[in-house]
Amino acid sequence: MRLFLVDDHPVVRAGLAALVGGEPDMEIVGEAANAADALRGIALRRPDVVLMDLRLGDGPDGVEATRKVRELPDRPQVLVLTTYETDADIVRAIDAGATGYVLKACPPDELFQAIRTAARGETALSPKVATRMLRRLRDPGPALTAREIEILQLLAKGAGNKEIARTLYITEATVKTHLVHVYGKLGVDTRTAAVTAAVERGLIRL
Amino acid sequence: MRLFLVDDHPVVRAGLAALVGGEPDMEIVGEAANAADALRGIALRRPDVVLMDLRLGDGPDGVEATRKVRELPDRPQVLVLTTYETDADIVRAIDAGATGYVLKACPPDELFQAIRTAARGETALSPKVATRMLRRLRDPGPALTAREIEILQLLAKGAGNKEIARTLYITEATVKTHLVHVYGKLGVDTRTAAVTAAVERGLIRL
DNA sequence: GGGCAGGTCAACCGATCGGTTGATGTGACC
DNA sequence: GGTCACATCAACCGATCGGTTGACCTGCCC
Repeated sequence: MRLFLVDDHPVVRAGLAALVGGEPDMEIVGEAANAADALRGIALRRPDVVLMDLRLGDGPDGVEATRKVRELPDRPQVLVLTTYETDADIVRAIDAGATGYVLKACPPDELFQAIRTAARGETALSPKVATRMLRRLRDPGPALTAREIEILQLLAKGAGNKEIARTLYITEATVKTHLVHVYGKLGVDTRTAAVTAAVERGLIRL
Repeated sequence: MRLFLVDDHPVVRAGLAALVGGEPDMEIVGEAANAADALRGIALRRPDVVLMDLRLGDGPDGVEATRKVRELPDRPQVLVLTTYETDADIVRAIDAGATGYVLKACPPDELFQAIRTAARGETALSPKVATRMLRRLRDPGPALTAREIEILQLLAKGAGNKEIARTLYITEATVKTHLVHVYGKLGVDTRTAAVTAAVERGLIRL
C-alpha cells in the first residue's frame, strides 16, 4: 500500500512515518507540507492513499487539496487525518471527495484500519466522527441556507443590519428576516449569540 | 537529556519519539496523553525536560499541567510544544512556568535546539512566537482589565447588558461603561465585533 | 397546475444598545 | 498628600435591534 502524507507539521509527518513503518503492508512514497507540493508529489508518486490534514498553514486548505487530488487521473483515495471534528469540516471534506475522516487523537490501530479501508475505496470514519454523523442524521438540525451563512459571516465581523444590507445589495428588511430565521435555527435570540453558536457548530470560521 | 512527552495525539507522540530517536543526546523516558497521567509519570521518571501540548482533550489543559509540573520537587523544565500561537496562550503558558514555547509546525532542528536550550533552564521560543512577543512589547496593545474580560465572556454568550449586570451584581450603567472601554481598546464599535476581536486575540475562548 | 422552500421587501413597535458627560470610591505608587 | 488606574453609578439621547405580520416572486418537485 503506497501512502502519501500531507501535513504542515514536521512532527506529525515523522509520527506517521514512524507508525506506518511498523506495518509491513504499508509504505510511504512521499510527503508534503502544503497543497501545491502535495499535488505535484502525488501526481509523480501515484500513491494508493493520501493522508491529508485539513489545516495546511498558508495557501489552500486540505479541503481544496482533496478536491484537486480527486481530480487527478489516478483518483487516489484521500483519507483526511486531522484534529478538528466540527460537522462543517467533516461534511466539507467528504463533499470534496475524501474517502474517510480520522482524528489525530485516535489510537494507531484505528488509524491503520482506516488506511486499509480507504485503500479498498470504502469509507472509513473514526468512531467519534461516525457518532457525530449519525447524530446529525437522526437530528438533521437547523441546516442553514447559503444566504444565511453569508449573513452570519458579516454578523461575525460586527456589521450592523444596514451594512449587511449594503454589502449584499438587499434591503435592511430582508436582512432582518434572514436574522429571524437564523435565530430560530440556532436557538438564540441575539446576533452575538448567533455568532458564537455558529462558530461552535463550525458553520463559520473567525 | 531525559525527555517526557505529554500530548493527547498518539501520532504526535510517535513523531516526537521518532525525531528524538535520531539525536544521540536525547532519550524519552515516558509519555502521557493527559494531565493526571503526566503528573504521575513525571514524578516517577524525573525527566530533565517535559514536552507539553496545551490542548489535552478531556480534563485540565496544558497550562494547568505545566503549573503543577513546576511545583514538583525536581522542578523539571517544561517546553510547551503546541499548534496554537495566540498571545493569550503564550502568556498563560509562560506565566504558568513554561521554560519555552515552540510550534509544532517548526522544523525539527529548531525543536532540538529549543529542547537543549530548555534543558539548560534558558528560555526557548520559536522564531514565530518570539516575533509575536516582540511585537507585543513594542506595541503593548490594549491590555484589558480582568473585569473587562469577564464582561467579554458574558458578551460572547450573547447576554444583554441587563443580564450581564445581574450576573456580575452591578448596574447596567456600569456594564455600559465597561463596554465603551472594551470597544475603545479593541478598536471596534459593536458588541459582536468585540467578541470576534477578543477571540482572535486569544483574550477569550468560545 | 399546485405545492413548497427560499429569497425579497414593507411598516410598525417596544426594547436594547452605543455614546456622552459627569460623578464617587478605592486601592496602588511615588 | 497627590495622582493614577480601576470600578462603580446616573441620566440622557438617538440609533439600532428584535419581533411581528403580511406580501410577492422565483425555481423546483410531484
